[in-house]
Amino acid sequence: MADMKWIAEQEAKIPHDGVRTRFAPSPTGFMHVGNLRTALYTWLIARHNGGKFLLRIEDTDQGRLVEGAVDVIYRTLAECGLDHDEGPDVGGPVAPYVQTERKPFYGKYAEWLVERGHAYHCFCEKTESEEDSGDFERPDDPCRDLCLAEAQEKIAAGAPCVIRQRIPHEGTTTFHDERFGDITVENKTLDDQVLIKRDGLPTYNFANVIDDHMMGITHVVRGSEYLSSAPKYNLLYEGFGWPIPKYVHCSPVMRDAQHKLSKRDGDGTYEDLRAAGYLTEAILNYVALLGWSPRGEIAEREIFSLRELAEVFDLEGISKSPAIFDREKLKHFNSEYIRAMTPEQFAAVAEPWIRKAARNPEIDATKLAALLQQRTEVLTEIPEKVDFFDALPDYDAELYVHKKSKNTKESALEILRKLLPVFEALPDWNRDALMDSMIALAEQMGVKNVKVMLPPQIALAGRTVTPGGAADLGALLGREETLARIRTGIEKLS
RNA sequence: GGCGCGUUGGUCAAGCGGCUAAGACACCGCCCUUUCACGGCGGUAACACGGGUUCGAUUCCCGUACGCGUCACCA
Repeated sequence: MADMKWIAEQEAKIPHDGVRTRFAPSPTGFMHVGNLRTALYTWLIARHNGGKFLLRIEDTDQGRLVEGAVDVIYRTLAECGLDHDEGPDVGGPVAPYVQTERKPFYGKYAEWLVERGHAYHCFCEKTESEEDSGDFERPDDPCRDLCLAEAQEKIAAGAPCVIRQRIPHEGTTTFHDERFGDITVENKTLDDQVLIKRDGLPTYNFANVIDDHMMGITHVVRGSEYLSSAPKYNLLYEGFGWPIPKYVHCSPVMRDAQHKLSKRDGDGTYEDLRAAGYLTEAILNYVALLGWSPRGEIAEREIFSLRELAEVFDLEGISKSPAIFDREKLKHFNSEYIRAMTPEQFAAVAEPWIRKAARNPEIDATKLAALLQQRTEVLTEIPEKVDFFDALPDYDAELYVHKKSKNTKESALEILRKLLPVFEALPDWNRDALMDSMIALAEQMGVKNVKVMLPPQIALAGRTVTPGGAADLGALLGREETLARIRTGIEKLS
């Protein structure tokens, strides 16, 4: 017999103090963007309502555990600022928060369900996935009609078995999703899913119902792939006589129109994106808007901090259709966040990247960062932008030919020759002094500033596209190196 | 194949019976400018299709097409 006393004790523990949501990943892989978004939405619903956000680890599939996967989950949530109020590491009123540690619970509830006729023991051989067999018909399960006494006899004899949910053959079941509304299906399209596996552990679908109930979860947020199993959840809740939580199904994040984004796509995980030079805040902001959008007064707004999102987030804004992950748009958010940083903040995050290519300590990384801030979309672009500081690349004299400034190799040579003594004579070596001297020369020669400023820029960098202009580069390189590079330019052009 | 869900520019999307159908990214052009960027201004580009309902459909209903999901002792 089911232990009603124990069950009553569990019921008494369930918190009823407002909104409670949970992020329930299985530690079988990494935090790809879709997972992160689900975690974010789940967290936002809790925070928006002043509720609690819990973390639960769903490790009932012993065959798919991945070493270190739990740590990735903790680290990612922490880095993103998605703090949880209850979880395996911080404990809570309905511990434990790891499903394998909850193993004894599921069996008791399953027994209870069996006694009430909503589930039954099944002694059939294990059925493998039908996959592409094309045959989706499942024959009637003979065990479904076994009486309880017969079943218990078999169990006593040591026959291995699973526990299946008994779903009525007649009638329909309707469930309500906060975004998709009411969805009704015919019960005959539902199968008697396994609740407790042969190894004694619960299936995902059963463990979810039990845990969500025991933990007092009010909003079940999950991917839309669970939409079609929701009716079976309702039947389970009804079988137990439990209140049904609010369902919030989220459509998937896609790689393209046909494929969901997965870790196989390279850059599909949070960690990949970080390594690829994206800021956490930008990733979160972008991901939030991928499948949710603000409406009304703030419909046109795109930049939101996590705190601001918690204020304005609502279920209504969640999109019902899949969204394709667009790297270009993420890049845009990243550059927005970079430009919104203070120069000090940017210098701090940019310096490691600057030093990957500009190792010479003589080069002032802070000043270089200031030049880079408006020109950087993704941090990984930085090294290639600054690699010429350490060593002047061998370049082609043709680079000096520039139509817009009307420069030819000859004019460039003339300018460099005139500029060399001017620079040599500068009493103070700084950006403004360099700038003023070049403007003065342009005026003296009666040409546009750009005509004078381009040749030294190329001479200093050995390329045409640089962060900042000649004055900026000269100031960073210092007097000796600048003069040396200009002499090199003169030689190349002579 | 059954069942379910989805479908507004290349992408993210607003719209919730009456609009010249927002905005953003990307793209193109112009301006600014010592290159490149940044910034400013402007431009190209969409309601999947067919029936209804209605004085009027992007919006409501029904089909069709296409896509996705699901039909595991995986989650």
